[in-house]
Amino acid sequence: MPDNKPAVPSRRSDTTRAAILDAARERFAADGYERATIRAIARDAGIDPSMVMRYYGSKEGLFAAAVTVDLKLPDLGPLPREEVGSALVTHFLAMWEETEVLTALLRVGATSQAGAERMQGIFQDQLLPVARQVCPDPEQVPARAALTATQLLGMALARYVLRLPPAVALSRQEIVAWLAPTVQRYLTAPNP
Amino acid sequence: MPDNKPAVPSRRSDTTRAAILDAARERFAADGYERATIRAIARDAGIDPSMVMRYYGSKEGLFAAAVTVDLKLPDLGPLPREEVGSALVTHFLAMWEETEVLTALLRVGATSQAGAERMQGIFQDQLLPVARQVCPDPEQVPARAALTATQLLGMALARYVLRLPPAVALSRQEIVAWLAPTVQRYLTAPNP
DNA sequence: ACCGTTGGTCAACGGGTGTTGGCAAACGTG
DNA sequence: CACGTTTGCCAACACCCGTTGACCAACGGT
Repeated sequence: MPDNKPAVPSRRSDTTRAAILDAARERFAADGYERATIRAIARDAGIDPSMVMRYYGSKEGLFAAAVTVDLKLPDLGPLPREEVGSALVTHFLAMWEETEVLTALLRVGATSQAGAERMQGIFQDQLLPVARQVCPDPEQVPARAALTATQLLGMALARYVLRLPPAVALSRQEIVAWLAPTVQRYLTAPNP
Repeated sequence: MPDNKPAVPSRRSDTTRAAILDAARERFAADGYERATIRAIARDAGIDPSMVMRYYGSKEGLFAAAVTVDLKLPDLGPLPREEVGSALVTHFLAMWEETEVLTALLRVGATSQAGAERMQGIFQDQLLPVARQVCPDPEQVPARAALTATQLLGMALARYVLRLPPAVALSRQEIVAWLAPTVQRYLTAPNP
């Protein structure tokens, strides 16, 4: 046995594994869960479909391994209250444009129950804590975080998935300028 | 030939055709395009899968026939300017909850290119004209309508497709109270 | 009462899918 | 060098899909 520690075995096949994950992310983002076939992913990665099964067990296992999301949400604590909206929107836009994982997740979340549950988990584990930092009333944190999610996900849906032309045409600055006050209000404004 | 006019032939099979369309809408809304199989739809409708082919030609033809969307958007002309936001949000919520077609369309729009184009068409043909009625600057109508779409679709996504628990828990009145000012601002407020 | 038209079923085809097991080669230690 | 392990390919399985064509039964106008 080369290393007694099971952590990070550093196998010789790591490059292949990574190629599979890359191809899987791309296909899941472009085609959604059903249309992204293991055969196509293997072809993109330049290996045999059976390798995918050996390394990731099943198509579901591959999806779980390929689509892991860390939103890297910033710490809103030290920020002035009136800047949390624009900070969040700016960060979200950057994340959506620098990785295709989020598009893949949204596509799959819209079609399969398992995908929807995955998004619920991300919402709960990553967005809720941030909302807790800036929400005045702890009781209202879930509702306000959910409202924030509707606006952020709605923009992602229109711009990166449906590709509504006017939503694509907007510049990042315009989007921040329009959405930041909305998010700001959902998180910090008193009840309407 | 019973009637010389080809319009509304009123065939004997109309009840079967309607049953197929009903089952198709339900399956497309619940499962998305790929997982909604013709066989399952036919089983729901209580007939043979081949009938679906005879009446609608193909799976795509069935989808086109089953998912036709008329948002029935109200005429915003006579309305006071400050009420257009709440009128739109209220109307959208009612539409989403009274028919499953919109959920089906959103699910399919998120997965297939054809579905996305269908939604683009609905946006352009149905939402844009309404926005034109209330937007101050004609130049900005597409952008403002798109912003409105992001918020409305985002709520539909979170509430009816992803089913984020806090989004489901919100009452209709709460949703209107929170979203109406957002939509109002996107459509009528001066540039930020 | 005939007979073309329509509504409906049945069985099958061709193709693509996820998944499996066997086998050959390359590798990395003893 | 020898040998267990890893990496990879190949061929196949079982299943489900959309789609097709042959066939039967009920209708309805003349």
